[in-house]
Amino acid sequence: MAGSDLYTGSLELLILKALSWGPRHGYAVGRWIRDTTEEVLRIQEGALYPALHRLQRNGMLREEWGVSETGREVKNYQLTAAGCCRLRAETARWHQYRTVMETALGATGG
Amino acid sequence: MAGSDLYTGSLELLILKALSWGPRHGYAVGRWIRDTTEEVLRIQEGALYPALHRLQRNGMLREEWGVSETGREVKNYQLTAAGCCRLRAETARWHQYRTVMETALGATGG
DNA sequence: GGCAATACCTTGTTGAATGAGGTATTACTG
DNA sequence: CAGTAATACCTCATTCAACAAGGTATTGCC
Repeated sequence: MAGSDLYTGSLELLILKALSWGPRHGYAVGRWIRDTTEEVLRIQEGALYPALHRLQRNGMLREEWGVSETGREVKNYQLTAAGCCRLRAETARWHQYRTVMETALGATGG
Repeated sequence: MAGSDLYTGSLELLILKALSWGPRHGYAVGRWIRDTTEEVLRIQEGALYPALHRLQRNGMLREEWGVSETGREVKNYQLTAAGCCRLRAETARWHQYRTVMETALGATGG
């Protein structure tokens, strides 16, 4: 592991969350994650783009070409209804996971 | 995913933590995780034993045969100095990860 | 002109976890 | 006493997310 590695399975949640305020293009999703985590999580492009394609293939995202603020052609991703649903489910899963991990790490024997 | 799936990479931390109060045998490690997480995390034996062997191979654990309370021969695992160190590091990593995830999930746009 | 940042992509490889199989012993229950 | 569950260990094949490292092209800056 290389220090800032992901816990495998948590990237999907981050991507869905990044898109929860409206469409964003892939690169911006990566930037959002990097920025909101203050550089702690830097998503490799080799993880980011395949994940986006996967989510789209599974009907969680819809893609449409658009133009960025800088005038460049970009592929914008948008949550579908199923994507919203998945975001809620994954968020709940994270919270539950976090809770039991805290319990385990806070345990004093047993 | 099957509901109680692990975020890949977090099992190691759970195992190290399970052994932080003294030697335990493999099966007991799995039981401890299942119990302290109230059945939320049920570690597959196909994940548990290879993980123990891996940790041992990397010098995090020392193994020695012993006898359980029930009189059965068991393989007890014990943290090495390096294992204690790793436990601290992995715990810190988890806390940092948790913090940035909470920040991201609690973000209100951006 | 050159370099960084933006914006997209693919391919090969790794390796943790899943799923399913196996052995053997101990303890309970009808 | 047969059958089953729990204990306690193991391995193997498979999967698939992430890593690492490569690529293209455009925009903006010094």
